[in-house]
Amino acid sequence: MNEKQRAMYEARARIVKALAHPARLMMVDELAKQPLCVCDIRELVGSDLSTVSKHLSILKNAGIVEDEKRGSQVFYSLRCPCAVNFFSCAEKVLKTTAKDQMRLVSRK
Amino acid sequence: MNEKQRAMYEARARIVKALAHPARLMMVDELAKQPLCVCDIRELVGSDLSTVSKHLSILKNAGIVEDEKRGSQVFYSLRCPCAVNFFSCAEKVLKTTAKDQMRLVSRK
DNA sequence: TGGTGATTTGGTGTATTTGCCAAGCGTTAA
DNA sequence: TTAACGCTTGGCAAATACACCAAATCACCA
Repeated sequence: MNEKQRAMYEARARIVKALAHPARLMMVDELAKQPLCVCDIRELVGSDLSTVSKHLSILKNAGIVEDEKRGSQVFYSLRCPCAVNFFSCAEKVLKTTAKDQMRLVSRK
Repeated sequence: MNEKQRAMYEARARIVKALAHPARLMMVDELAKQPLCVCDIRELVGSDLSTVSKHLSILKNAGIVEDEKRGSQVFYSLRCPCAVNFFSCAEKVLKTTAKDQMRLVSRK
């Protein structure tokens, strides 16, 4: 386990960590469909504007989204569409867990 | 934004959060190759044994890995191989960021 | 039964994350 | 220029995550 490897896992973890919040996952999900301005995103997640802005800056610093000023508004868009892949795997894990629990229950 | 959707994003976030740590990412990476006992994993990541055990229990509670007792040892294995997909996307994000920075530098 | 190795659990101090409020800042409209 | 709008930033309290130590558990063997 050398230094280089450790740095690589830390870099990856920074990205995963940036996604590790329900509001941020929702934002990524919505931005996968189309770019949105902060006020739109704010309506979708329904939190305080400053909270939304901070979530977006976390995603931006991780390199997951990018921003673009248009007049007085700021539009955010997904920089790496593959971020949606996270969902499909998370979904699989959830399904597997659900199945296992179902099995436990029905065996009773 | 209804209750059901919110619950879904929270469930997904729990899984992503379980992966959001360099040591846990490394464990998943190694477990993707083969099941390993706690002591093996401990050597790979090089932390305190109790720390490793707690990381593993986080992954287990999230449904990402499962454990199996063999004598006095406990072997962990990956329950959803797709967890490795997280890496490829994280890698893509990192590469995109690196490219953008490279472009910035060379334009100067 | 007592001891040893393998792992988990409890407890504690510290660091990080989160959400909200208030203040700041750039852009557009009057 | 002043006001309004859209967004970001600073600051703070509460919640959560982390790593380590010590103690407990559990399987196995002498």
